[in-house]
Order: sequence, then C-alpha cells, then structure tokens
Amino acid sequence: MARVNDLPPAEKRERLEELAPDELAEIEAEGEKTDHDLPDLPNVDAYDSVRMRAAPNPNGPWHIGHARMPAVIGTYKQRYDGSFVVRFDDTDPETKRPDLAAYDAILDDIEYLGFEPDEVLLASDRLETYYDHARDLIDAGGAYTCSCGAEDFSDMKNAAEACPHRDKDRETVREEFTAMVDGAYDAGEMVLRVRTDINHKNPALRDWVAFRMIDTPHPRPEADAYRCWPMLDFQSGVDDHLTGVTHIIRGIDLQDSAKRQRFVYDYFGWEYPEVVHWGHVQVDAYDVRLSTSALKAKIDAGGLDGWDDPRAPTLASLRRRGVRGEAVVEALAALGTSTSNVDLAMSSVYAANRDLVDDDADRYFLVRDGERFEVDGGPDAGHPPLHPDHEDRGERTIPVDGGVVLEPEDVPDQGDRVWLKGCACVRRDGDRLAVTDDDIEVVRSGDADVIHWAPAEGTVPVRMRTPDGDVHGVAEPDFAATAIGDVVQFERIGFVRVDDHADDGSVVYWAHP
RNA sequence: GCUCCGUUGGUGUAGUCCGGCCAAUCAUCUUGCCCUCUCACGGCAAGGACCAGGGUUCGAAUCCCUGACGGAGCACCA
Repeated sequence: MARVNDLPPAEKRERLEELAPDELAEIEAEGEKTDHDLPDLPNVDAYDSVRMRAAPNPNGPWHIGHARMPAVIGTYKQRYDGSFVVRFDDTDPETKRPDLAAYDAILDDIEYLGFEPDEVLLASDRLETYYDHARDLIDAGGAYTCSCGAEDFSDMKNAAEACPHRDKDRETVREEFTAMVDGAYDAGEMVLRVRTDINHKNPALRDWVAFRMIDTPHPRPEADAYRCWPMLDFQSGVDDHLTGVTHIIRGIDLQDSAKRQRFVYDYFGWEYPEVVHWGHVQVDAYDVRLSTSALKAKIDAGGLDGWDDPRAPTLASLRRRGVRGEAVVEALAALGTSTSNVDLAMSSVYAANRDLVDDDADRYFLVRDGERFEVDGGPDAGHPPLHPDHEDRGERTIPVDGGVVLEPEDVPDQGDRVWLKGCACVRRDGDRLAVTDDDIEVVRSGDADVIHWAPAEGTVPVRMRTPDGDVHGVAEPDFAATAIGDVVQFERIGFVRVDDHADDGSVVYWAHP
C-alpha cells in the first residue's frame, strides 16, 4: 500500500489502468462532471422529472437578487430537462399589496434572463382551491377557527398553552370558516389555525395561522370580492403539491416553512418535496439597498429616475446598460445554493458580459473634458479599425486637420510625443501638436504612449450615464452611425450601450470596463 | 428568551456525507510580464483561505465537544 502511494500520479494511473480499467473510468468520469457551478439537486432519481417553481411577490420590478431564482431553477431545468412554474403569491392585498404592473414586469425580467416558464399561475385566481383544502383539513381535524387576539395567542403559544378554541367541535369550525369565506368577519376577528403540536419545542411551529380576514380588496378585479385570504405557508404548501413541484428552492427566511407545511401534508397524506435553502444575496458596487420597497421609495422621492436608472441595482437597469441576461445568470448561478449569505461581486457579472459582448462591440473614441490642440502637418484624418480583431469590419475616419481634443491626463508635456491612435505621432509645442516622422517603432520602444482622441469639430456630444452619475464628453463623428441598442466600446473607458441619438447629442449607458 | 442554521483567500465556489491522493479546486480580483497602435481579448506568472481551542486517530478542512462570530424563525408579511 505504502509503495503504491509513493508512486507518481501518472504511474499510479497506468498501474490502475492495467489492474482495474472499469474503476479507473469511473473515477475519471466523476472528476469531469465538476464543470457546472451548481450542486446537484437532492434525490433527483426518485422523480420522473424535476419540477420547480418561482413564487414571486408581485410588488415591483426585480432587483438583481431576484434574478437568482430564475437563474438557478432555469439552469437546473436545462440540466435535468425539467420544468418550472412561475406562481405569483399575491395573497396579501394589504401589507404586501400587489402592484398590477409588476406581474408583467417580472415576466419580462424572466424573459430577459433567457428563460420561459412552463406555466404561470396567480394565487389570487385560486382562492376556491384553497378554501376546498381548508374544508378538507377541517374535516380531518387539522384546523380550527380562532378568535383570540394576536397578542393573546402569541403569549399562550409561547407558554405552550392551547387556546380555548382549539377543542371546538368540527361543526362549529366548519360554520365559522364558512362565515369567514362569506366575509362575515372584519380583519382581526377570526382566523383559521392549523392544529400542529402546541408543545412543539420550536414555538414557530405551534398552531400557525392558515387563513385570516383582510378588509382591503385585492387590486385585481378578478379577486376583489374575497376577504378571507390564505397565509403563505398554507397557500404555498397546497400549491406546491397540486402543481407537482418536486424541488423547492427558497431562502433561509423560510427555513421553518417546510416544517410547518409538513403538518398539513401529513393530514392530507402527501409527500413533501425536496427542499433547498439558500442565504441572502447582497450586491457590492451599489450604495442603494437591494429592496424593492426601498427602491420604490427612492424613485418616488426623485433620487432615481426610474427602475432602469443606471444607479439602480435592478434588472431593468442592467438591461438598459447592455448587460445580457445570460451574464447575470452565469454570475448568479456561480453563487451556488449555500445557506450562508453571499455577496455577488458585480465584477463577476461584468466579466461574464465582457466575454459575451467584446467580439461584437465596435470601438470608438470618447473624449471627456477635452483640451483643444491644433495639429500641424501629417494626414487629414486618422483611420483606426472598428475592431482590432476584425479588420474586415473596416475602419473609422477621424478628421485631424481642424485640430483635436485630448483628455487632460493624456496631454503630453512640452516637447514630449504621443501617438494619436490610428493616426500619427505628434510632439507637443505649446498649444499645438506637430506631426513627427516617427513610425510605429516609437510606440513599440515605449517612447510614446498611444492615446485616444477626437476632432475639435464635428463631434457628437455624449451624455454617458453610469452607476456613479452622468459623465459628459464628445465622441468621434462616426459614432453617429451606431444603432440604438448597440453595445460598443469607448476605448480606454469601457463598454456602453447606445441609448439615444438626439439632435443635441447622444445618450449612452455605461455597462462596465 | 426559545428554536433552527451557517463559518474555506478581497468575492464566490470545489472538497466536508464516506478522514489519507488537500502544504486545498476553479472563477473573479489584484500585481507583474508577454502580445498589441492604448483599451478589450488572448497567453504566462505571482498574490491570497480551511473561525478559535480542545478531543478522537498513525493521519482531520473533513468526525466529536466547547467557544466566538454571523444569519434566520418565533407575524392575522411574503
């Protein structure tokens, strides 16, 4: 044994190949399947096919953190040839009041990420289903109506004491639940509780509320007549079973949900799906909080121009900046599904996007805070290529004979030389630049830096919107030929998406370096 | 307070279930070099981590205990 261990790896492999070729193949196959970021889902073999769900609360467009769910279940869907349903859990018309525009905004966001739900459901369409199951649960002795005040019940529960309503007879419970459904009570007067275990060591699991009364009508006209609404744990638990969900992925804030819902599943004789919990995501590079309501407040207060403001950590913003959904998915899937909280580095999204757009992004010059110089001698214009790796795309034409503007940092000292990229080498002489007879060797030898530049006249004014605020500059004339929506690179500045060409100038959204 | 859960480089992640092949993987990041008419791309190299302390063991990132730190739930929110 010791002798074998001392052998170099290659030799060990050889020996093993002679002795046990099958086992070797197995070992090496295992080593190869580590090329995806996400861990395998648990117990996949026990199911005919993998079915997952995203259960968003439609309270606004999505921020970057929200994209994690479609990114992960979409990736699993592809891996396992499975499916997923998008189910809007819009069962609180008051404190989590749905925003009617958010339903479509969220579906748009999912499409942007590159996924298509196999089914879309709205919980607010399914109240009758929940009522039916509540009645079944009551009949099974699994629920009781309770008119305790919330605080009173909480005290009893924490002391592991049953409330006086717990042993009501079923007939009364049935009648009172019917009255709840009929809207006979006001908010706070009556709830339906699941009978779990009042002595359970975890107080969070004791006799939780399944249905409560809400006076505020639902914003959807289809659901505005209902007053008796299910709580998440009941609604979600029932729907997961009814829609055939095999794998639930959710946040650690719902760690206790499975344990709560299991009581209902047990009453119904259902099998609980596999569950994966993940931690919270934070995103670096933004000083705005990753919260829909905080973003909404900031927009309403005028601190952001809208959901797609480049300073907002939203998917709408990334899309406008020219970041592809695929890059967002790649970066989020790489976070895995661990239960600890994670930080998403925007640089990883940017790296993934750069990989996707670099080849297509034509190059242009943008000069910020340009300092003007007259140019003496040399050619009429410079002709840098549209893309350094694709000469066939042609070259740009940048006039030089009417003078040029340079960024202050690039202005050479008196008598020093710089190479105007795509044009010629110039030497500074006061506020003039004299073209020298140097060839490119002066750049190779390190005697002159290559810089970008723009003509003094005929440029396109550009407002570049970035997460850190707007930047102004002028782009070379050919930039006007780009199409809205194109992603181009302003050399030495970064990739941007062309957003608008107006008479008084263009607007671009900065994507990343 | 009660109940759960977690802790691998700056960030994320693999390895932890089934202890040795882990002086720890990959990506991102930072730095340097190469390539190049800058940038970007590409290539090469370097940097940087097993929360702490005990225990078990021939051997611990991996198992056990204690502690520290962090997170979550205990809602008529999702």
